[in-house]
Amino acid sequence: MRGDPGFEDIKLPLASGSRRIHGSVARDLGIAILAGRYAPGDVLPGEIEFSEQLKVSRTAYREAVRILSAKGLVESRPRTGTRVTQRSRWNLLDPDILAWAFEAEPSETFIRDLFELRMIVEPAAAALAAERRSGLDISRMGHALEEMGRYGLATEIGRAADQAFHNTILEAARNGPLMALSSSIAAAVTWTTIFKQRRSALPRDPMPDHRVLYEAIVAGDVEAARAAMTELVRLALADTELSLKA
Amino acid sequence: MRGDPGFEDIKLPLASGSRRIHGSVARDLGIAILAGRYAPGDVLPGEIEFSEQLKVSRTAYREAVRILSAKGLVESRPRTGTRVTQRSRWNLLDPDILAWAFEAEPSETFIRDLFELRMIVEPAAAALAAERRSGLDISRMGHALEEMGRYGLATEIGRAADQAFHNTILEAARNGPLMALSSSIAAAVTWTTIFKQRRSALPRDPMPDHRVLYEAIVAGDVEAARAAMTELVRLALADTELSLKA
DNA sequence: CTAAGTTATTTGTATGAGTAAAGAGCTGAG
DNA sequence: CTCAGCTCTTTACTCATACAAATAACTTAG
Repeated sequence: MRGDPGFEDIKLPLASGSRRIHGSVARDLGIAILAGRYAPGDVLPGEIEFSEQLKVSRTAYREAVRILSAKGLVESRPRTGTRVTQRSRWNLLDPDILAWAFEAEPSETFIRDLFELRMIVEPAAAALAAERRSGLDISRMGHALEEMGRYGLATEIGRAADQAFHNTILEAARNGPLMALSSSIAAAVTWTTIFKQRRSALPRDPMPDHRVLYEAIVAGDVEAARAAMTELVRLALADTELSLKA
Repeated sequence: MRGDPGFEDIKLPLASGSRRIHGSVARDLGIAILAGRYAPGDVLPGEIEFSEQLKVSRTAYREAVRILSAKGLVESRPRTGTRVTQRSRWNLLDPDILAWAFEAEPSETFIRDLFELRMIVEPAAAALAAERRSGLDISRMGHALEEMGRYGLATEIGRAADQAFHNTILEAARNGPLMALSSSIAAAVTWTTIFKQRRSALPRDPMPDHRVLYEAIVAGDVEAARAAMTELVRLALADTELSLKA
């Protein structure tokens, strides 16, 4: 029953098109809620009516509701039906919810809030990484940085290297909950990047600030790492602000 | 269809005993996974076999799996079955997962990681609160502090006041994602408190550090608020460390 | 007017049948 | 021997239907 050791690098969990029915219903409803088409306190149509309306079975619809409920978006009880919960109960850091939020054209406030949180969390993560990184971490980061420089952020492989770079920093911080948090945020910020590249290709060269951060972590200089990450996030925010106004 | 305005203070969503079947199955399996009884990579028995074994219908079992899947604990696909995902994909900040983790006798490392995260996030939240708090926030905090002093943390009502105090600080920070995060952590910390009170009633009077924090936020002194919260978390950690060793 | 009991509506649970996906193994060509 | 392609078989996924449980709203006795 124990799992074989090397299963973690199999292919990606699900490609874009292949989603099961319950999954796509959950996604659609989730986006609708995040977009405000159903507001907190609203009660959804009854199971039978709504599932017919969506042209799916009651089973599939109910499984979709369970998913939304698990993320805190809705709450269902007999007799009263299924209603959208108040915003403060939403799991805003859930990766799916973040993805849905960006599908639903997130408010400028929300993006700003995310950067504010990022500014709190990521520099601290970088500081911990500088303290705890192993040789393997360093070589991974170095490799990622090299690829990133070679291919640039315009290519798929370059962006993957960027992701790997940041991910390795998080792993090096050796803190599970922190990693769960930062990787969610980072993913969200990636959507922002895509979002922002719709309007104009980003002109700034991202390599210098990444290199400074890398050097600080390699040197084990905690405060330099913190400062470098702070600056990196600050620059990213500046880019985003720019494109929001554009 | 729009919700009536005052619905947020209805009675609590679910009492301890009243859980639906899919909910309790999800809880049981969640705890089992968090406790390591099913390790990442393990594949669960098939739907039919497992649901029979648990003495529930396939419907209820499947809804339970949807819940776990929504929280990132498992992943199911035709032919391969339902398997526990690798730990890095778990949503460790989900309130339910945190609750389950504490049910499952969390590792000392995990508790330490949580405090480390708390040390990163909460002082920043306090600083923001000092900057942004409204008059209403202040009066709420004051009231909570008063009740907390009157009833003490040994009583249910006193602990509720403590919760309210911290929660108001989070609201005052005016950042949705940050609030989602901190409230999860706070809940986890509450369980730590319960956990730790099993062994010995905590001797330290929690009022002084709370009052210092309150004064700083009232005064709008950002750095003092940050420092006060840092100290508060540090003391809490010290208490916990003590009871872990005991 | 209050409180206890009844009713009606909505979600929850169960079961069985049939569909679709995806790895395992076979087969045959190179 | 290697590998592409096909078939096969296992497993989760979807659907339809019936019945159970919970509970808000109503009704009625006091």
